[in-house]
Amino acid sequence: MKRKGPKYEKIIDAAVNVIAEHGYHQSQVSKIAKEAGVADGTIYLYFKNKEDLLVSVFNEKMGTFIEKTENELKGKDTAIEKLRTLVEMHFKQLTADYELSIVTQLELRQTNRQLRAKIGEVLKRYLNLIDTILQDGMKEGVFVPEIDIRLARQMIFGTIDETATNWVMNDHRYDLPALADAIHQMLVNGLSVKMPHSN
Amino acid sequence: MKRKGPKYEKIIDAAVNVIAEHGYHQSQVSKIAKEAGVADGTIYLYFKNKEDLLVSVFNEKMGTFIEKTENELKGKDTAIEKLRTLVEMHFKQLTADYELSIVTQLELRQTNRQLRAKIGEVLKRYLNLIDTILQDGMKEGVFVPEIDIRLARQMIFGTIDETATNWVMNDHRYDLPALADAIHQMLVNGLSVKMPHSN
Amino acid sequence: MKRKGPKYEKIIDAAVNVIAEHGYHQSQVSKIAKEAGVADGTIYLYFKNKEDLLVSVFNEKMGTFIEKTENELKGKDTAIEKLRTLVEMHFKQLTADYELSIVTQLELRQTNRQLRAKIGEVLKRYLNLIDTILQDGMKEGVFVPEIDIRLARQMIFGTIDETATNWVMNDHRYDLPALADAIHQMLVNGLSVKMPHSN
Amino acid sequence: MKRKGPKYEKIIDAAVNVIAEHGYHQSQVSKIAKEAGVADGTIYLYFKNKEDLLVSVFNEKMGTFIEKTENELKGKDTAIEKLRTLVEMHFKQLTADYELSIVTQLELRQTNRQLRAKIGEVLKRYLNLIDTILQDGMKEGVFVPEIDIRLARQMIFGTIDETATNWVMNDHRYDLPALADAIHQMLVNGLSVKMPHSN
DNA sequence: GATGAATGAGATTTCATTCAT
DNA sequence: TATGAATGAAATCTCATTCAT
Repeated sequence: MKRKGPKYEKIIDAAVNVIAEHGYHQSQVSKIAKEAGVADGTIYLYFKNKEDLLVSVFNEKMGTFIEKTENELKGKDTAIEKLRTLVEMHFKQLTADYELSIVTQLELRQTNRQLRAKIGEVLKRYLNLIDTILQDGMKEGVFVPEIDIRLARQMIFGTIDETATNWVMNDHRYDLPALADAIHQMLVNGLSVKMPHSN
Repeated sequence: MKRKGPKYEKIIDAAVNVIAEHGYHQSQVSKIAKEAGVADGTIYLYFKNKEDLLVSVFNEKMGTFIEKTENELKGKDTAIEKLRTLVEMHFKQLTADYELSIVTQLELRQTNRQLRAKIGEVLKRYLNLIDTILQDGMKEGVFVPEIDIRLARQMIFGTIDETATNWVMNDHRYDLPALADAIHQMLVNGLSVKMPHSN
Repeated sequence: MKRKGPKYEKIIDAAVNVIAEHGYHQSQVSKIAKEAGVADGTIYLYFKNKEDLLVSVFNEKMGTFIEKTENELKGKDTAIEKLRTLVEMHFKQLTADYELSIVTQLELRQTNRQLRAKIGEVLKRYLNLIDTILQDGMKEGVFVPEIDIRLARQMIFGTIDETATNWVMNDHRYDLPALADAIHQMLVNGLSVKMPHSN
Repeated sequence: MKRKGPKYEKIIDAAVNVIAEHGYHQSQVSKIAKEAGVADGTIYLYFKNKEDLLVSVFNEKMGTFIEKTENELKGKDTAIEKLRTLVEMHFKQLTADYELSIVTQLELRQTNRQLRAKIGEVLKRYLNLIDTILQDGMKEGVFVPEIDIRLARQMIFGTIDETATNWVMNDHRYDLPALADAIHQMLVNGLSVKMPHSN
C-alpha cells in the first residue's frame, strides 16, 4: 500500500473534484480513476478500499486546513484574537477551495456511521484547537471562568459549521469571510466576563 | 395515495424504529414493511417512494416537535424566556424519544442533497420560530439591534444542534436538558446589549 | 428463502445445463438466470448465494441418484447382486443424463475446499450404501471377514468413479454400462473368500 | 523462456508451498513470487503463464515421483511384487512430502478442464507403469488373461487415489503406508486367476 | 385496498499479465 | 536478466419498485 507519490495526490484531488461535481453517492471508483487519469485498479495500490480513500481525502485536506489554521494562530497573542483568526481562517479556506467546501460541508456527511467515526477522529484535532483558545481566554480572564469547555466548544464549532453549511447550501451566493467579524463578536460576547443580563 | 389511516401511522413509526435500530443504510423498505406488519407493496399505497416516506417521517415527527414547542412558547412573555423554553423543549423532546433522537441527529443526515433539501423545508418552520424570538428580543431592547438575524439564528440553531448531536454520538450518556441553562446563558450573552468587550 | 416451486426446479436444471455446456468457471449467475428464464435477482429468492445454488444442484441430483439406487437395491437378495446393481445403476444413471455426468464427474470438482466439504456430506449417504453392502456380504460369508470396510469402500467407489470420469473425459465415446459386469467381477474377486494367492 | 536455473526451482517449490498453505484459489502469482523471493515479472521469464507454471509444478514433482517408483520397480521380479511396490511407493512418497500430498490430491484438482487435460498427459506415464505391471502379470499367468487392461488400471489407480485423497482429507491423521498391504491384497485378489465365485 | 414474487440495473474489487526501466 | 507499478476486464449480489392476483 503505497501512501505517497504523484498518483496518490492525483487520486485524492480527483476524488474531491468528482464528489463535489457529482455528489457522494454518484462518485464511483471508476469515475474517480478516470478523473485522476489512472486505471481503476491503481486506486487499490494506494488505498485499501473506497472507504479508505474517502477517509484519506478528509485526512489530507483537513490536515492542511488545520495546519494552516495552527500556523496563523501562532502569530496571535490573545484568545480573542485567536478566536477571530480561527473563524476567519475557517471561512477563508472554505472560500478558497470551492470543491472542498462542498465535499466537507455536504457530501462527506452522507456517509455511514463507521466512516463518520473515522472522520470524527480527524476533527478532534480541530476541536482541540478551539479548546486551547478557550483555556487561554479563561487564563487571560476574558472568558467567564465557570464556562463548560465542552459546551463552549460546541457553540463555537456549531455556529461556524452551521454558517458554513448554510453558505454552501445557498450556492456560495454571498461573501462568507465577510461574516467572520459579526460571528466572532457574538461568540466572544457569549463567552465574555460581563454583568449578567437581567432575566 | 392515502395520506391517513392506521397503516399510515404504523409505517411512519416502523420507519423510525427500523432506522434507529439498524441505521439509515440498513433500513430497506422490506424491513420497514415487516416491522409495520404490512406488505412491501402497501408502502407504495401511502407513499410515492422511499424518499417520500423518509421526508414524511421527518415531517410528521418534526411537525409534532415544533407544535409542542410553539405551544410552550405561547405562555412566555419575554424573548429571553422564550429562548430558554426553546432550548429546553428541544433537549427534553429529544430525551423523551430515544429513537427519534437517533434518527434526526444521525441517520437522516446521511441522505443525498435532494432529500436534505426537502428536510430543510420542514426545518424552516422551526427556524422561523427562532427568528421571531430574535425579533421580539430586539423590540424589547434586550438583544443588540444591529444583529444579523440570519447569523444569530445560525448561532442558536448551530449550537443547539451540535450539542444534541454530540449527546447522541456519546450514546445519550449524560443529561441533556441539564445543559439547557448553560447553553441559554451563553446564547443570551452573545446576543445581549452590553458594554462592548475591549479587544 | 423459498426452496420449492417451479422456478426452483427450473433454476437447478438451468444450472446443470449451463455448467455442462460452459464449464464451472464460465457459469455466471446471469447465464444461469437467462437459461432458466428468470431475472438474476430471482436466483437469490431461492438460494442464499451462488455456492448455495451449486450445493443444491448436487443435493437434488445426487439425492435422486441415490434414491433410485436404493430402490433398485431393495429388490436384490445377496450382497453380490447388490454390488452389481450399484455399479450398473451408477453407470446407467450417468449415461441417462449427459449433462449431469459432466457436472458431477468434472465440473463440480473444480470447487474450493468449502464447497467440496458440503458436497462430501451428500456423498456420505452413497458411501453408506456401499458400506451396508459390504457388511451384508460379510454376514453372508461371501466377503472376507477381515476386510477393512473403509478400504473396501474406497476400492469400490474409487474404481467406479475413476471409470466414470475416464468415460466422461473420453467424451462418452463408449458404452459405460457395458463395463459394469467386468468391473463388478473384479471388485467381487477382490473381496471374496478364496484361497490366498501365492506370492 | 528459461526452463532451468536456480530461480526456476525456487519458483516451483514456492508454488507448492503457497498452494499447500493457502489453497489453489488463494495462490496468486504475486504470492508465489514473494515466497520465491523474485519479482512478479520474473515468473514470466520462466513460465509462459500461470497455467504453465502449475503444469510445470505437476510435471516436475510427478516426474520425480514416477522416477523413484520406476527405480524401485526395477528390483522386483514378479508382477505381484511390483504392484505391492507401486502401492507402497505411492503412499510413502505422499507421506514423505506433506505439501505435495495436499497439492496433488486436493488443490490441483480444482482446475479447469484444460489444465486437468495437461495434467492428465503427465499422469499417463504413471498409468503406463501400471499397464506394464498388468501385462507382466498376465504373461506370468497370475492375472486373469481376459482382463480388460484399461479397467484393471482404473481399478488400481482409482483405489490408490481414492485412498490417498481420503487420507489427506482426514488431515493425514493415520498411517497411510500401513494400508498398502491390505490394498495390495484386495487388488491382487481382484485380478488373480482363481475359481469363479458362485453368484 | 392489500399482497409479495419478481425484476434488473449497477458498482467494488481482484489479479494475471505487461513493459519501461 | 530482473523488476514491480500499472493495467482493466469481469462478476456477484442488493433492493427499490411494479403489477397480477
